[in-house]
Amino acid sequence: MPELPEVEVVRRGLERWVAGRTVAAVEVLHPRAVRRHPAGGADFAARLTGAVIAAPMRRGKYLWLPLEGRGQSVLGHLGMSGQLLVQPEGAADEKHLRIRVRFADEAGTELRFVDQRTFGGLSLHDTVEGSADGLPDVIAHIARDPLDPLFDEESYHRALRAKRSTVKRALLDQSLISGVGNIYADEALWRSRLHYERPTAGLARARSAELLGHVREVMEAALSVGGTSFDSLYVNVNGESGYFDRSLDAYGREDEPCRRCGTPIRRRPWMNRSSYFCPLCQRAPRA
DNA sequence: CAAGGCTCCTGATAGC
DNA sequence: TGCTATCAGGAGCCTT
Repeated sequence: MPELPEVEVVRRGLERWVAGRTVAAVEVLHPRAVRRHPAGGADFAARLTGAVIAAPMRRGKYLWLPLEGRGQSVLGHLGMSGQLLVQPEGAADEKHLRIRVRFADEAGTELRFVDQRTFGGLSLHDTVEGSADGLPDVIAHIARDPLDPLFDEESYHRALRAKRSTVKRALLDQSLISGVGNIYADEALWRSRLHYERPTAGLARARSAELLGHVREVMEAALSVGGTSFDSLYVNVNGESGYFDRSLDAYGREDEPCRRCGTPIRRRPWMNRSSYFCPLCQRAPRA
């Protein structure tokens, strides 16, 4: 599942292969892929045609392509299985190809949005007034992510402790901190020896800071590994956690020994998904 | 208003 | 072998 590190790898690929190019034509092949574009696929295609793509940006799991001089950006989210691929023109269509963007140059490549489960999509939005990086207005509520130099650590700690919730829910709350999904949440909690149901209100400032540090560490580690493979036309997205899955300590390791203490890792149903944790290192809070 | 639950989707896999 | 049930989960939207 693409979380912040995977999306950043995609952003870098787009920066290299798509920035500066002029859109010649757009094909929307599945309506769900543009469902966040209220005016529909035809409108999306028409408005994008002729635009020049500026430097791709990212916040959390969202990425966007500002359009030069238009006050609008193409917003993208990969959902669970979305891919943005730069493919040679004429290459066979992928089974789940949803949107194709052709360019008005001789580079011989096109941009494709491919998405099996259709949780992701592209859409076109006005940018927030005064935003230097073309932030789309519809994601103004998304918090800065922990790798953003402007991430405000102090207000994050304050907001976290003001929540009447539990720590993993807070990690996944994109209005509090963005870019963290189920995988990296479990990894950061394991590294911090924190149980996913620990109340946020009782979290000491030092523990909150430690957790944030581990979020950053695990994301940077994943990014360094994922960043090795996009040296081609493929804007590396495989919809999985890339090469980092072999480095995971908790996620997906049910019944395998904890790398710290050897206790079998457990999986618990949680919020229509799963939480993986070490029952010894990450003690449950008292009920 | 905040917190938590529901729902969208398709393919891989397990179980019978 | 072939069917059905389960699981993967981000985030908008709805209910409490």
